[in-house]
Amino acid sequence: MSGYAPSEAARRSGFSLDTLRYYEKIGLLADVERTAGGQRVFTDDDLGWLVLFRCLRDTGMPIAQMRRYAQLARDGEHTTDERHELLCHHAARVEEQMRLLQRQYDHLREKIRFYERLPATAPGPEAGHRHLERVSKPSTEASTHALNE
Amino acid sequence: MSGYAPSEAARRSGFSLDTLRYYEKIGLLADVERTAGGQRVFTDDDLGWLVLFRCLRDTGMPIAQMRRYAQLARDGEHTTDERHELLCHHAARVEEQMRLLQRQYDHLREKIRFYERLPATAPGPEAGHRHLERVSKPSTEASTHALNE
DNA sequence: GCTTGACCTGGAGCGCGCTCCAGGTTGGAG
DNA sequence: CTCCAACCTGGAGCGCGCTCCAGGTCAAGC
Repeated sequence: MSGYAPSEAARRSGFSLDTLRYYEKIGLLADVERTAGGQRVFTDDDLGWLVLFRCLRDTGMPIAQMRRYAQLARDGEHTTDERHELLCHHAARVEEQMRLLQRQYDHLREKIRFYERLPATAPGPEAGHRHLERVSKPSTEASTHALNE
Repeated sequence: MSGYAPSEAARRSGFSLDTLRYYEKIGLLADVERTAGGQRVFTDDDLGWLVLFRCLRDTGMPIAQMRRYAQLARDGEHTTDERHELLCHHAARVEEQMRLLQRQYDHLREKIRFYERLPATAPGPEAGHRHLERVSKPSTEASTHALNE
């Protein structure tokens, strides 16, 4: 049921072998079990941690903070409040991140629509979109979204 | 109307002075105007580009690709198809990114809810959540989300 | 017992995107 | 004319998160 070779743990978690070793080295994964000969054996619990790290990493948490969380969890049950707070703060940052990403995605879509309104490739001599993308002397990028202030 | 000092351009775009110089050096911003004495003068067009770069950067486009886009735009109107395609591919990657972020955010929320179902700090001797976060010998992280395969 | 591929360690290196620095120049205010 | 903050250049350095390497060990199959 539990006890995975490094390659198996890598395959299941999606992290590379080097990354697994690195995570152990810097104290994210602590005390991974070993065979008599010194080779790592990952448990289901380790894999659970890796799933969490993937989640936190994908949402942009810096490693230092993951370390802090992992350390708190190792310190015992009296740190649950702090762990909860840490995750909540992170969640708030993720929400902000999602809002920003959505906003910039909308800008990107607008820009794409600009290209889609162009009169197809090689429009002939009339070229009727000067006001949107001026190509006169040195002007190249005219989707001059109003800037702050 | 146009003609901004470096500090003003930095303030308006949100990029640092160093970043503005860097972007020019690597060919993102090409041929920024200069005073007789050699100091930069940014135009509204430059600021328009910077807004676009902010959008692309915030959505995770690597600088090499931004360079490519900028170069295409400088190459003239016959590159609009390629530019359009480049942005569309990028938009698709952004959509994937948003889906992933949302998924991992949901996981994070679930984890937070786990903490919120705990019987508050210092629950006394009964401690009734062993099955959710085993704290026996070496087990620390039990939200063992099923892994792939 | 031998082979072979997976694994071990410590430490160096890398790719990205800036960021900082030293040492010198510019240009507007007083 | 003087001052000083803002600007210039080329190049080095940095923080992050891995990634790679050399040189050696382990263990399962034949």
